[in-house]
Amino acid sequence: MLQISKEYIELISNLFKSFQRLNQKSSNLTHLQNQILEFLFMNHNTLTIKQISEGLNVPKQQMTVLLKRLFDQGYITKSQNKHDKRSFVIELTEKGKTSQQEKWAKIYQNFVNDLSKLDREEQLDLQYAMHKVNYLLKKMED
Amino acid sequence: MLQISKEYIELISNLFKSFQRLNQKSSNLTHLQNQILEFLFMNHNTLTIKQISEGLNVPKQQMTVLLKRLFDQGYITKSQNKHDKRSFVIELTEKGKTSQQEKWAKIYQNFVNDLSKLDREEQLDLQYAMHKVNYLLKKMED
DNA sequence: ATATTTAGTAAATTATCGTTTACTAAATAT
DNA sequence: ATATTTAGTAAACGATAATTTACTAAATAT
Repeated sequence: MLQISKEYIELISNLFKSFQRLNQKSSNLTHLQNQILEFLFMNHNTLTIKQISEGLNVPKQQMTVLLKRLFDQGYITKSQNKHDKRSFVIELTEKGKTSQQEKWAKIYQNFVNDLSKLDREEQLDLQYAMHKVNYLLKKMED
Repeated sequence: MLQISKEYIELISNLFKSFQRLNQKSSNLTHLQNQILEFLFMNHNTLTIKQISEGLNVPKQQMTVLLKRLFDQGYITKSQNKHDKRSFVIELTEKGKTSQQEKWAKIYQNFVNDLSKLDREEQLDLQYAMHKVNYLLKKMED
C-alpha cells in the first residue's frame, strides 16, 4: 500500500470518534432518520429521493416511507423538481438544520477543549496542515 | 468560531463521503451490526459490552441481543473480563476483521483513483500535510 | 456485615427496517 | 407513435431495532 494511502486511512481513523458523534441519534429520531438528515446537511444542496437512496444504499421504496416520516415531523420539505416532473426534491427545514448543527456544536466543543494540549506553534501548524489537506482533497473531487 | 475549528469541521466534512462508504452494510449484516463491527475494528483493543453500548449510544439490553447475533454468526468472540468477573470482553474474529477490511479496500481504491487528479508535487504535499495532521491529532488525544 | 452500584441478561411489546411485487406517470429512445 | 426506462408510490410480510420492566451476581461503599 502506498504511504499516502496509509496516511489517508489513518486520517479517517483519527477522526472516527468525531464521526461517531455525528451518527448518534438525537432525541426522537432513529439512527437511519438521523443519517438521512446528516446526508442532506452534508450535501447542502437539495437532493432528489433517488440521490438520497443511492447515497445511503437504501432502496427507494423504503426511502419514500422514511422521508414521509421526516416530513410529518417537520424536518424536511418536499417539492416538485422543476427539471423533471416525475421527481421531487428534498430540503432540510430550519428544524432539520438545527438538529444537525447541535451535533456539530458538540464536536466543536470537544475539539476546542483538546486543543489546549498543543502549544501555540503546534496549533498553527495543525491549522495550516488541515487547510492544505482540505484544499487538496477538494481538488481531487473535481 | 476559531479558524482552526473551521478547518477541522471542514476536514470531517471532506472525509464524509469515504466514511459513508464504511457505513454501508455488507451482505448479510444490518446497519447496526455493521456499526458494531466497525466500532470494534476502529478501537482495536478488546471492549466490554458497556463500552460498546455507550460508544454507539445503544442501550446495553439491546447490545446483549445484538452481540449474541454477531456471535452466532461468528463475527465476534466473548470471554470473561479478567479484571471484573461481572463483565465480558468482546473481540473480532478473523471473519469479523475481514468483513471490515473489505470496506477499507474500497475506500483505498477510490482514493488511489482520485489521486491522479493531483500532480506529483501536490501528492507529496498532501502526504506530508496528512502526516502532520495525524501526528498532531494523536498528540491531542493524550 | 449490609446496602448500593454496576455489568450484564431475559422477555415482552411496539416501532422501524428491509425486501419483494406491483403500480402510475413522466422522460427518453427507436 | 410506440416501446422502454426512470422516479417515485403503495402495500404486505418477515426481520431487526428500540424500549420497558425485572432479574442475577459481582463490585464497591458505609
